[in-house]
Amino acid sequence: MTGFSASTVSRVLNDKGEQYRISTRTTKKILKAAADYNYYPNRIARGLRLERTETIGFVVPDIANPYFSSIAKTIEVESRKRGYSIFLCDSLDDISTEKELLNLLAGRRVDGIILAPVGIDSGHVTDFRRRGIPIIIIDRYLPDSGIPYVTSDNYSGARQAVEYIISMGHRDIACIQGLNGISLNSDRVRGYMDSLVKIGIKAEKSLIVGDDFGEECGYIQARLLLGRKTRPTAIFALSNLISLGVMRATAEMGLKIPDDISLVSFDEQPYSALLASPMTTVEQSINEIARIAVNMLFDTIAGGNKEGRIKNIMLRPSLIIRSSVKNLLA
Amino acid sequence: MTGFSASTVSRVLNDKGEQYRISTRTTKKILKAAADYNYYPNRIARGLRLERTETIGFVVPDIANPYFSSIAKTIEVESRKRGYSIFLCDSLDDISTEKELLNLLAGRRVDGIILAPVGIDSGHVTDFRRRGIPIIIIDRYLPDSGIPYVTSDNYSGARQAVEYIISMGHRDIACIQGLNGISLNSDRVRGYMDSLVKIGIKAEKSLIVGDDFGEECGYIQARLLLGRKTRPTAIFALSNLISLGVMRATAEMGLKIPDDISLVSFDEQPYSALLASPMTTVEQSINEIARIAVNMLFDTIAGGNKEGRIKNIMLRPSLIIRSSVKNLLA
DNA sequence: CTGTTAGCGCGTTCAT
DNA sequence: ATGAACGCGCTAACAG
Repeated sequence: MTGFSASTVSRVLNDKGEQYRISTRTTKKILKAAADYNYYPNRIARGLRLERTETIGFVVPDIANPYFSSIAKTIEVESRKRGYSIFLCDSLDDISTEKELLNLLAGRRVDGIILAPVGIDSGHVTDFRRRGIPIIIIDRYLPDSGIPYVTSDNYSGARQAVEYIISMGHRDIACIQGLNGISLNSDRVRGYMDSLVKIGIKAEKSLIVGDDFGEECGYIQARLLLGRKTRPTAIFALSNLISLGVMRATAEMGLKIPDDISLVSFDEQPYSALLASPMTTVEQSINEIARIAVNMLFDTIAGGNKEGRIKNIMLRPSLIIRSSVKNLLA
Repeated sequence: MTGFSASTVSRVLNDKGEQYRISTRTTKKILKAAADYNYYPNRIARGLRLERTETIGFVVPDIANPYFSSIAKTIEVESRKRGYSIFLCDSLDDISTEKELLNLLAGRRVDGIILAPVGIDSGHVTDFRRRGIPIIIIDRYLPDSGIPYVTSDNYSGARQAVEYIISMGHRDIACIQGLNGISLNSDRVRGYMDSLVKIGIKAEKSLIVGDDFGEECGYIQARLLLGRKTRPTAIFALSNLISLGVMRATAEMGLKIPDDISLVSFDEQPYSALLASPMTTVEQSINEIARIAVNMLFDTIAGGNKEGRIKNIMLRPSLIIRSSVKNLLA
């Protein structure tokens, strides 16, 4: 439209006018025409030519979980600042779907992937990594996979929670856990047990129950625990959904928190402070985790993070103390 | 690798072997090689050639809001069934960001867009539509824009809620609203007022307060309402966040729901049933909204929905009755 | 300071 | 039943 060649237009629109010493008059003409005709370059053609699409894949087990959607927001905003768009992929907590999604993203030639992996088995992820697409793992980590990760220090979070419960005079503390075997869960359980050992109590096996991070698990296990002859005085719930289940169970059984049973939960939520008994929670710095993961990914994409310079990061969570734990010493 | 030309491989991999009468032996060889070498076609090159990328854009004001992340999940899953991936875009509730995102998506040559628009002004959306990229609007609608939408029937939802409150004997019912001027809000307020008119009460202006869907708005307005000499007996909150704010205010003031004040809220949440006083809510069929929107979009992409065949859809929400409204007639 | 050429990987048309 | 040639829109290399 301007009479100039595509090359010249391309150079101007990519801010290389100066480098190629395009005349100011030409530059202005081209920029004006681009604005007038509302021209936006075809990113598909660009991606093909550059072998760089300026897109990243974000794979999560469940985007409807507020925990992951908060992370999604940070990742999207941070990525866009750099001109990147993100493909949202929900693995439905299913490992074969996750595998399929990784292949799909490879076919779409994403420049990198942020993955919150589903399970324990990481074979397909390490396999996948050989294709050369940078991956950063968040939330959980895959031991010995050599893939860089950013997570919370779940061990520390658990210790803070349980040591606080102990400091309030509790000794019979139950732990309702999630999916056994994954790093996130075992780190939390280890923190729970070590806190007890520290004051000379051996963690009783019968007090560690549950096998799923969902609400139903919390409900069922709470009913069982509270139905025992000698019931624990406190419950440590390893996820936001588990504690919802616990609260439903206690309400149904006519028990009050913290009068009849104390409760501390992993994962701060918008409603945590607003419950009948404002809940003491372990808050993870999810925005920080997301931000760091994105930065690590872009470093790797830029080539600044070659093989061998793997950096793993664990962020310390903090305990938000409210009034869901009864003080037995008072 | 197989010795066959790219053309033949392409035909086999796109299931056109039969059409081109490729021999069974060749087909098998190619499929085997593709599997062995873990070959996935370059979707970028494909998109360039076909002028169809099999991607759609999903633009929301805030992906961290569980309401939108639930919708995102359905859209992602439904799209993937058809081989499509979605670009997640967060407009940060900012209209100029929304505008910029639409241009970005156009540059990425998405085949269609699902948009939960930020505000009242829809000029940029109608402008954008002239580029020929199909758009479906959800959550809110843009009156007179001629763009097809799928939303809840907010008027009906409000009537159900308020008529229920009335049926429990309440007459002094306050309404804490969100962003004034958008269809979603005004429809709900209209439903509230009409319900009162129906029983011969003129809606009092002083009982309709608030200007934002956030938690802070609910908190402030609740404190003001409950601090009045003659306080209302019930509050109708027009969003999940507003009702969180109301609950925080009542807790701080030492008031009990429903004994001291009754409450009904828009938007069912996972915790709604688990609050100290399980909350009566208006539940929108968000999964259904998302599913219908996706289907409409794919119809349009497939060309089955030419100009003029615009179809707007409103889904009736349902009232989930729990125990946050006191029965004054008992 | 600007234009011409070539090629990214694919699917399609034409040719055989 | 299969291959060769072409072009989608872009940018980097080369040419002047």
